[in-house]
Amino acid sequence: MSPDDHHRIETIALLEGTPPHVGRLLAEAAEIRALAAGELAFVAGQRPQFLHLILSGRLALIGEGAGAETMVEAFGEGEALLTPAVVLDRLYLLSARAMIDSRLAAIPAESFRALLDREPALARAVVTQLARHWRVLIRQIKDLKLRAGAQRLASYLLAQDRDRSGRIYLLMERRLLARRLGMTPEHLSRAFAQLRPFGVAAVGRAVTISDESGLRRFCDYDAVT
Amino acid sequence: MSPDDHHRIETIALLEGTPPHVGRLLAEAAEIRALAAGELAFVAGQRPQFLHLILSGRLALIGEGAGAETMVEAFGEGEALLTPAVVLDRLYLLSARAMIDSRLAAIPAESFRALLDREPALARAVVTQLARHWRVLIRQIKDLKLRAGAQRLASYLLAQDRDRSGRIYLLMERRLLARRLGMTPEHLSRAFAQLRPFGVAAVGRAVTISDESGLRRFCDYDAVT
DNA sequence: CGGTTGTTTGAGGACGTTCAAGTACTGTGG
DNA sequence: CCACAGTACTTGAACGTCCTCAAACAACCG
Repeated sequence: MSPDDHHRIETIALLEGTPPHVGRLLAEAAEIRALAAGELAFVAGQRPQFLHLILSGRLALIGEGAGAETMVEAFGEGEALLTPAVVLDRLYLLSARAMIDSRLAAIPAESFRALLDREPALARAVVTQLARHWRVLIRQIKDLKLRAGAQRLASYLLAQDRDRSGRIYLLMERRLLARRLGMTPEHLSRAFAQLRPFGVAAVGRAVTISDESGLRRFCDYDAVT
Repeated sequence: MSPDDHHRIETIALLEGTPPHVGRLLAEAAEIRALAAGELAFVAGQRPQFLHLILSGRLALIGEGAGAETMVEAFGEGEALLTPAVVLDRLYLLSARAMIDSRLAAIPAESFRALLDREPALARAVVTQLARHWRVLIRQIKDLKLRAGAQRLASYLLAQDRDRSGRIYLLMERRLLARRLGMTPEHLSRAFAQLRPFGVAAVGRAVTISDESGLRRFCDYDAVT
């Protein structure tokens, strides 16, 4: 492993607040996996062999069932993939697929669990990370149950980061975004059309919103993070 | 507080594996709240003042938005309510309503967070609890995105506990179950009708399944917990 | 027993999917 | 640089699922 990778693992967001030797131990136990876009890091039903940390790139968590496939959430640099399955030593409920070329640090599951028991600061850091992700999932469940498709799209757009000029760059192709939002690509296309009256203009992956407060009202946006 | 309540807090499932003094400290900091059926423990948008542990009874987590209301999940004796909001000190995303008369132990949020930083075993126990709940939410998201209403009902029924004779007792009225499953009460009624060919017979809150393997196939049941 | 609340059934409509075709991208080799 | 293939996105029509509204029915509680 390169010193650069070593450093990236030690300073990963998950470990914020932990003493330096925790990162060092994890980095020593880790091996690096490079994934090309489209490759799987693991698949649902497997027993977790590693805790995967994303060093660079972006991965989608994919759920399968009833003959279809959906995307639950996407994670980028600095995030850990499916800590719960690793912590509990249970079968994965989801698969992970690289959306773009990515590099992962794979920490043997057993080592991670052992360290979790031994290092209070690590356990504390994992609590924070799980709590954050928990709230992301809750928001998604609320969206799916309470909002119609176009409202979910509006909600999603309003939550995205903007550049200086207020433009949003979509982090994934629309086919995948559709599945993240719980609809078909066809319906997503129509949902974008529904948002045009609020000044939502999409050119490729760039999206602009001119009537933001109108859009907020349209989807009953909840800004709480 | 009664010695009985004290004991119940100390032996609550969340604290499994923690040394005795953790339970004692939490019990000393806690106050008891009795809720009548229908009363709210807290509401979405509030800043968490307490971590609530359910000593007895059952509470539903309610999400509001877009002019409607839904039930995300229900929790019973021994469970903690919305640990993530308390841990992160963020506004609640959900409200909690007592489904039946219930008793809660309310631990001041600040005390809980302090203890979480100080007691490694508590942090470790919270990791386990959050990880378990995380997987419950993932299953729900997969259900909502991948399965139709009747399939979600089938899936839900197959996951419920049975008594010796294989009967299921629904833990809530159907109106609420409908919202848990992401549908209207009317649709739930029709979903039960759709499951009759698989021998799903409902009498009041008792449900029997005669063709379990057929039902499993119908909803592509995933038994992984 | 009547009032209240919860559940079922029916009819009509809105939302979302499927299937199919057409249109824009994107990258490759000539 | 263009032609081309392959892929993604859009649009349209038909269908299915699910919701709304309304009414009948059942269960529960004073």
